[in-house]
Amino acid sequence: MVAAQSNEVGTAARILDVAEQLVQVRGFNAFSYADVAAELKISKPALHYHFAGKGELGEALITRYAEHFRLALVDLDANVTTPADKLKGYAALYRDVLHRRRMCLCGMLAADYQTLPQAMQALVIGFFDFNESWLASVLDEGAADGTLRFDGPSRDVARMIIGGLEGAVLVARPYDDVSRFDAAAANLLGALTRTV
Amino acid sequence: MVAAQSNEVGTAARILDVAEQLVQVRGFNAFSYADVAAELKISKPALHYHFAGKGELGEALITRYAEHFRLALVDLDANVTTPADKLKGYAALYRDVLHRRRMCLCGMLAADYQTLPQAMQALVIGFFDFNESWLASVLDEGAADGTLRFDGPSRDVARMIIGGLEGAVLVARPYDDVSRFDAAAANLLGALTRTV
DNA sequence: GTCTATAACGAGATAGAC
DNA sequence: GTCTATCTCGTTATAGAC
Repeated sequence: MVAAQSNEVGTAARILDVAEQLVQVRGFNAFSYADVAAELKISKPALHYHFAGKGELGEALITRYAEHFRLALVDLDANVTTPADKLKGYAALYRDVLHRRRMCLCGMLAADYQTLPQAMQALVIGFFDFNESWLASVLDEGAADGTLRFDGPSRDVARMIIGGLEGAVLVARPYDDVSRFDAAAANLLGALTRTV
Repeated sequence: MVAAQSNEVGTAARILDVAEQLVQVRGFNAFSYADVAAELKISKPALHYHFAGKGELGEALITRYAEHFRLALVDLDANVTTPADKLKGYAALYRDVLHRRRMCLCGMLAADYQTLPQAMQALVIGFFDFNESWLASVLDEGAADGTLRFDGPSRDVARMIIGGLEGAVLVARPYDDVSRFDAAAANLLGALTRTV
């Protein structure tokens, strides 16, 4: 795991980069060690040295992705003021994924869910749980200061937002049309900020 | 294609039933002819007799699924009065899919999209286009009679609804929790009917 | 840490008999 | 329409050399 030189991107990280892209584009059951090895011009056993099996590689993918996502939310908390703008920033994370012609890693793995090893399933659930609690906090903040308006528990609205954005990416990607996502996301969040 | 007896469910239809369930649960790249053959206790070449290859089987799956969905919408148009109730009936179609622990066939295939043969891709797009135009009609009707309220083109709201429901199924399924879908769907449609 | 070689298995598909 | 037998290829994974 320790890089030979401090300024070098390790092999493990490069494997994760390639595998992540493949899973987000093709799904967990439609990529192989051979695909990753060919892309990096290394051999398949070299992959097994870094990640014992496809399941372990998948676990590492989710863990890293969730951490990157968490850092993006920390960044939003630190640099964005209003709850409404935090929601817009959150939606922009999904937009960026779609713009790179990918699905959210965990959205893709949610589709593949029934075929995943248990350890991966638990990590996917953990990703959604974390997103839900972050969104619920933002919604509570907006409800408290009156800048956001919604009925029912913030937790349910958070779940609608996650599903709505994951689905917007899911459906927009076949059309290769980011504006399709933008229209759906604007309508989704617009209902929360609409002046009544 | 003609059944030996008129009251018999043909082999082709039984193949489609099993394959449909497998795709909706596992995804297009995580089921095989062997899985279908084992379930029906027939041989793999018997499958190839009815559907030349996996791509052709996939095309038949989408065509039949889209037709069933279309008939369900015709039924809604015939038996449900208000636009708001038509939207509720539409959401119930997704709920039923989730209740059977499946994804929408075309939602799953949207995730698998980049790995599908071209003919299947076109059929998936066609499914979403048809849903969008049906929803837009319902929304226009509701806007005209004042029972539904939304900003912007009905087409964009229709896209939000499709993505929102597909995503609600996508995320709720790992939790095996239909109430998660219900909460998301109620929030999604509630914004359109909320009195302001 | 990376390689060549290979094992063990499952996939999609075909040939040809019945 | 369905079968047995078989082919070819891709997949995950391991053994053992360097």
